[in-house]
Amino acid sequence: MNLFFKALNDPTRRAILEMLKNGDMAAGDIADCFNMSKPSISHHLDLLKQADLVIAIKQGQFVFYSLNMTVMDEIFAWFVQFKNHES
Amino acid sequence: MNLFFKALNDPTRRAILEMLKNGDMAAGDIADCFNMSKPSISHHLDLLKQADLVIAIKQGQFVFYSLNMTVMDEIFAWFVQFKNHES
DNA sequence: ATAATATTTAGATATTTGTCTAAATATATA
DNA sequence: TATATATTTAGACAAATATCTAAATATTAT
Repeated sequence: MNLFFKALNDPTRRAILEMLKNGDMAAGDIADCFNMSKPSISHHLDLLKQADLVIAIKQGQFVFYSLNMTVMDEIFAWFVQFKNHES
Repeated sequence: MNLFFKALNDPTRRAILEMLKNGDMAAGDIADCFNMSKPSISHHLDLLKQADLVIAIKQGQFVFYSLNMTVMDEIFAWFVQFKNHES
């Protein structure tokens, strides 16, 4: 839960998630979409991985990142408790 | 969007939101639920207010805080775009 | 084996964040 | 008016964060 909100609390990381909606991408290709060094993007990807929001699969010299939506269900449950609240 | 995720990226602030589900509370009563100084809680409440997650209404010397769920709809939409993603 | 490419790790640094105490402001009460 | 209560503001400080460059690791190709 902590890692989830921490991971989402950065515009670059949220942008990465939105990009991955359209399909898996190699780390370098992700980095090319941002005006930021590769190590910085690598670090962001690591945080997303720690939060279980992405999965990394190494294929040869490339590392492909893809969305992992299984965590979203847990988060949805957290939000729904507020949705059901009557103010 | 930035303010929303920033506000949620702290366990104390998430706990405050959950407490407010059960009804409005004065700032001091909220602070009494935490092992933390009143100014610190005041600061957390300010961030929640900036994110439009709570509303503050002054009544005499008290300030009552209550949930503001209107923002949640926007956030839900953000999450749903991932829900609909087929991995 | 050497060189090139892809990615991560390590270390440094400036900024942001969470917390505190002390002081300020606002309201209520004696 | 003076005092007590409720809350916020101001300023300080340690810890966390985002970023960078340089170096390390791993893989592929010549």
